[in-house]
Amino acid sequence: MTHIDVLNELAKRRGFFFSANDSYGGLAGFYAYGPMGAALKSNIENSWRTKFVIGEGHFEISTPTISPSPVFKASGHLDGFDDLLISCSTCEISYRADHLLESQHTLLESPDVSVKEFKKLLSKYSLTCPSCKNTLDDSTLQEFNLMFATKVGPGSQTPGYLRPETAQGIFVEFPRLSDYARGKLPFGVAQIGTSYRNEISPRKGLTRLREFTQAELELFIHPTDLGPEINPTTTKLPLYSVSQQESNGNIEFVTPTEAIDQNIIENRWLAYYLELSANWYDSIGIDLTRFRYRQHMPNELAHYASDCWDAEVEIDGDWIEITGFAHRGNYDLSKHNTHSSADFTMFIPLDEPQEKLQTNLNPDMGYFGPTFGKLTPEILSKIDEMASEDSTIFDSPELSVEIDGTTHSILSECLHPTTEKVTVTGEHILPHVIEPSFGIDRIIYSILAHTFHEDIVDGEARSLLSLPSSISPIFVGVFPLLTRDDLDVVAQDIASNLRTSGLSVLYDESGSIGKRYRRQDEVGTPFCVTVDHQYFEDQTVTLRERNSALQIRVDVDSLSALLENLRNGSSAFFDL
RNA sequence: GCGAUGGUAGUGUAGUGGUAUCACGUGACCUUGCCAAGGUCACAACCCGGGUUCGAAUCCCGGCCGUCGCACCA
Repeated sequence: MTHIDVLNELAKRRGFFFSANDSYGGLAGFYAYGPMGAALKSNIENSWRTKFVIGEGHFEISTPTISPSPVFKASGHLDGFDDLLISCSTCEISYRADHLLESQHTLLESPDVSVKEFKKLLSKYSLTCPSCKNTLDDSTLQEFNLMFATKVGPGSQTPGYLRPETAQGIFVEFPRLSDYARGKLPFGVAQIGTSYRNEISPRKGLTRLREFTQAELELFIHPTDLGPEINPTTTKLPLYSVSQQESNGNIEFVTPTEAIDQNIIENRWLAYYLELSANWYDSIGIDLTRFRYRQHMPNELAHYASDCWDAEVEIDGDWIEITGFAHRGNYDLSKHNTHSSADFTMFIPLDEPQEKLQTNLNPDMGYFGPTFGKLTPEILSKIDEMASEDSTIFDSPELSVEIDGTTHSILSECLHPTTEKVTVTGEHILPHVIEPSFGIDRIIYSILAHTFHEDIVDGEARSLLSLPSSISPIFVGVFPLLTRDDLDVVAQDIASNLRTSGLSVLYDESGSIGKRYRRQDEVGTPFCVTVDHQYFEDQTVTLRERNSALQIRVDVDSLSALLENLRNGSSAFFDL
């Protein structure tokens, strides 16, 4: 068995995670977290919240997992849903059908059609397999389903979709959120929740799920905001940039300020979050020596992103993506601004109000309406644009305006331009978005893989999870050394007291004392308290630290305060 | 989705056309004076459906799930 097999076995046996619905044969891509996993997940989410929401002064919201189809039409996800895969019947390699049609027949628009309609197209335009050069006439077509669809309401035809990312919930509610931020940039909005993707092939346990948990932060910034000044630190980020990937394949270790100065990372906000996140990963047990930030190659950038870095961890020789840091520009807000009736812009006041000359065209609508029909508004706004660049255009008797490749002639006498002085106090802008998007399930898996160890204590093998005490499912185990002489009564009493202090406590009196330590080592419990006979002489108990298996004696009265300090990090065991 | 391969107590395994091996585990009791000790007893499994057969967990077919490779991953 490999290391990772041992870990998966442990996860099943001790209640971290396991395939869901197993009683009914299971369903690929859906996992359940057991008692240990659910506690760990909750602790990790809280740690993220403390760092990225509270620590950064951002807002957290919670939006529905189901939204109506226009939302995803706007976001571009619905078009992804319509993609067709075409498989060559000879060599069995699959391609995106629309991409193939575009490249082999230089069609500009990707045909957004069903399987049936595409088959008709196929009889008109023949395609050849790029790999084996055979014709694709009798190849199989299949829809590439990505989003889970549902119908909303009884007998309703209103289609809805389960969100493929939590981000859209933030973008859709942006008009209210910007009001809530009182119109000031930058501001950040976060959401922790489940997202759904109907993956073709879920694999490798928690690393590709069909229902998964994301912790996403959308930082809304002014388009000209290049990011904060970054305090020089000694933190070296392991960067794997596009140029490194193309050349020697080595990771560079540079500080955030060096990365900016050397133009490895263009946007300072991205560098800022890469550093903040590296510190967080370290605090929750990711091994930073098996970690890198990899920049997306130009051809793998998402449709919305101008730059993207993935945090990746090494597990059994594979690099697993655990977070994406994307510069989404104004893609999402501009799409929703266009598709919805709401206003997704923000009004940003200028430092100083400016006097500006504004031209009013005062068009003769008796001429424009009958002559240009529906094109009128577009033509007028184009003239407006031209006039703002060149105020002399009305001097000639005719104006030429080009709309969609057609040139229209306009009689100048039908316009009666006037100019007036207006005071401009600000402008409407679409903010840009910096998005760190964390995959919580993959992070959980990575932490378990990176903290799992097998070592020897007193000549006996043991397995342990060296989880940071801030996220351990159980914080302290409490045991009686023996189940007699009232040791168990005292131990139960201590356990109950510690619980009232809000600590996660496990009481165990089964088996030998050594076995109980091993049980807790295996689920990452950082401390164990054992009550022995010396308690009756001086009211002290032993406190054992997990990784070292070392013990000290502690006064029962100070136990709960001491453990709380160990948990929140204000004390360290080895200083005691 | 395609190809290969597998599915036996909670976990890991042995094995077979006639209901199943072993270990760990879990529980109870005894024991136990600090790192998976010992004893007794108990708990607990052939992925699902169909076919062949007197009889299927075993053979055949289909499905589901796992692993690996290919493809896909907005």
